[in-house]
Amino acid sequence: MIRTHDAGALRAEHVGQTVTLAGWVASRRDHGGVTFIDLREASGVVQVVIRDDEVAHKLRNEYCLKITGEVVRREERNVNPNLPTGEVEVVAADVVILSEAAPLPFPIDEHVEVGEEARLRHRYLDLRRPAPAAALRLRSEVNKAARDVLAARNFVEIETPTLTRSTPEGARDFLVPARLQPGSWYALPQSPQLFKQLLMVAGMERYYQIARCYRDEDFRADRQPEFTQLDVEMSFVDQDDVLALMEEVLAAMWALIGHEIPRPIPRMTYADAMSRFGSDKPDLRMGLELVECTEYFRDTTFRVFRAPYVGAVLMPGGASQPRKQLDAWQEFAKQRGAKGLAYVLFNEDGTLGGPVAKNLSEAEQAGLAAHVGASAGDCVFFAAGPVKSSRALLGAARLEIGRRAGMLDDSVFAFTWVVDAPLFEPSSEAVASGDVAVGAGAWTAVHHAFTSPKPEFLDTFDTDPGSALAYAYDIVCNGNELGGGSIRIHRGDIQKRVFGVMGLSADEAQEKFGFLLDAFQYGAPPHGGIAVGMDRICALLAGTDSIRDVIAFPKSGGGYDPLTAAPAPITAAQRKEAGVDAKAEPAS
RNA sequence: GGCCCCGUAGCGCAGUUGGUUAGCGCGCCGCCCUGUCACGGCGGAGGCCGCGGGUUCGAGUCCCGUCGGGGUCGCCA
Repeated sequence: MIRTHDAGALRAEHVGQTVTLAGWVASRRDHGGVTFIDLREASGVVQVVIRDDEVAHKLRNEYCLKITGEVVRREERNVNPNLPTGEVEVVAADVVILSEAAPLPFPIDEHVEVGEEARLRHRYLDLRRPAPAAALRLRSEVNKAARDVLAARNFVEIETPTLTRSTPEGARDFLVPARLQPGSWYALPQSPQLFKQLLMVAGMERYYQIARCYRDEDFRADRQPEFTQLDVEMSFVDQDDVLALMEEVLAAMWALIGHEIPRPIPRMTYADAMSRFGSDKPDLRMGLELVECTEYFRDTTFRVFRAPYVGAVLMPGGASQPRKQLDAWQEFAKQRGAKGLAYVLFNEDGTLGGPVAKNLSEAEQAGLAAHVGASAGDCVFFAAGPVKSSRALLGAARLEIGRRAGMLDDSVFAFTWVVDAPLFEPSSEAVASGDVAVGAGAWTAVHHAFTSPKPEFLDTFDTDPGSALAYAYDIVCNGNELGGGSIRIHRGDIQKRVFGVMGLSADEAQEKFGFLLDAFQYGAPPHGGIAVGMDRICALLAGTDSIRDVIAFPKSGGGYDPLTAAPAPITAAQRKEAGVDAKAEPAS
């Protein structure tokens, strides 16, 4: 090593030692005759004193230096209590410039805010700053925590292909041309789902992988075209085994930030989540559950509330909102595709305010506060209409109320499992919402086609698909779906019946998933697993809103990489060789 | 794909009802400074106001288009 000591590790005990350090100039304070350099490297920062002006004047920020000198104790009045190394400083005897630095595109300074685009374009400079660097180091520890837990339980870490076959999962595939078979294409995996099931057939019994996954969809703040899952699959297990294992993994991860997850993590059914929180990933840091009002307004004369579903959510203290705020809520609702958000204000004087109140009967008005749990000064929002969309609107309103009221504390972590999701949803619903139905039938899988029905629905799931529940589970924290999984179908006859419900014929199934179905003929063990998103988990642990902060080189909107400027055009020669334009038999 | 917001110096931003020479802070360059630690002082350089068109005597400012960025809804089993 060029250095003998880590700069950030120097303490009073090193006083008197001659050390050699290597690092970057984080800041330079030139007083003429004496110059102070903050030398920064991975371990931290230490102050270096240079008394030779000749040497000091040449130095600039982010020069890479080797410094040899004696560690000395600072005088009492010069101690810097804000620095771990603040009791000492290194008096430079020799300064070697290892590398000069051009003027920087932005200051590498914790105190200066820099736009994301500039930071990502020069991410290697951004990462010299303590906070971004700490996020990546944390991520490394999170990976290790997961590996430690899994290794201790005899899990096998196995890599699966990233050049694979396009299979009809949920999202659009990224495609790679196959030079040796012009006109044919690989797909990048959306997840290792099928491979991990094959590994169960292969008798590996306990598999895991920290796997890169690829989905060619539009972007969001919490989405990247490539992202990382901790992927786990186990044989001869039931749901409780998988949940218990993942709870241990999560506990080890959160322990890194000194947070103990109370276990077992509570469970909630999908139906409960939807009816109480209007979401399949409820944020349990706050109360304000949705209030079912359908029955309450069963005989109402108010046309708007004569609907398949009427629900409400309380906004404590909301009665004093200015009119402009209440209008903004209408805008909020419209942006989510609703007509509006009806509301009633419970005035301090006991009267009811808002345009809806006068449409309610005396009895309805009289009992309303008690029914929705409102006190004087509160506001209640109502949604009426189809169950699913109305609850979704109220769920969104609930979160917005919580945000405005400061009820969502980032240092609090509220975990829950959401279990017992429906196995199928009507294809019409899927198609209406733009979903690509895998089969041609009236029903499509909510999770994926290999998810087992819960045992109690094994006889009835194809005669009454709407009522069948899936042997599936999602782990949710603070309104984020961290991941999910299921117990898989391992029996050919059940798999065929599931395909049947989805309108997928034996031939079609064979063509799309033939390699998996073939494998399942040879004594497939019962198995199940789970995958969790490492990007979101690390973002939560790092206390940041954006998963970009925990990715070394993230892409910006539109899948663009500001650093490499990918994607980029290819040459005509590359194009020809890759076979991008080859004519081929289209796949059915 | 819909809607909303933002593009002004290397970075972060201001720029009035459209009106002379487009500002501020940081950074950068030069000089000074022997105890600073977000050091300080003096001086200086640096602008296709994203791009294209239009309105106007006159556009950073208004209008249309376009590109880029961010957010949100759709989409993401």
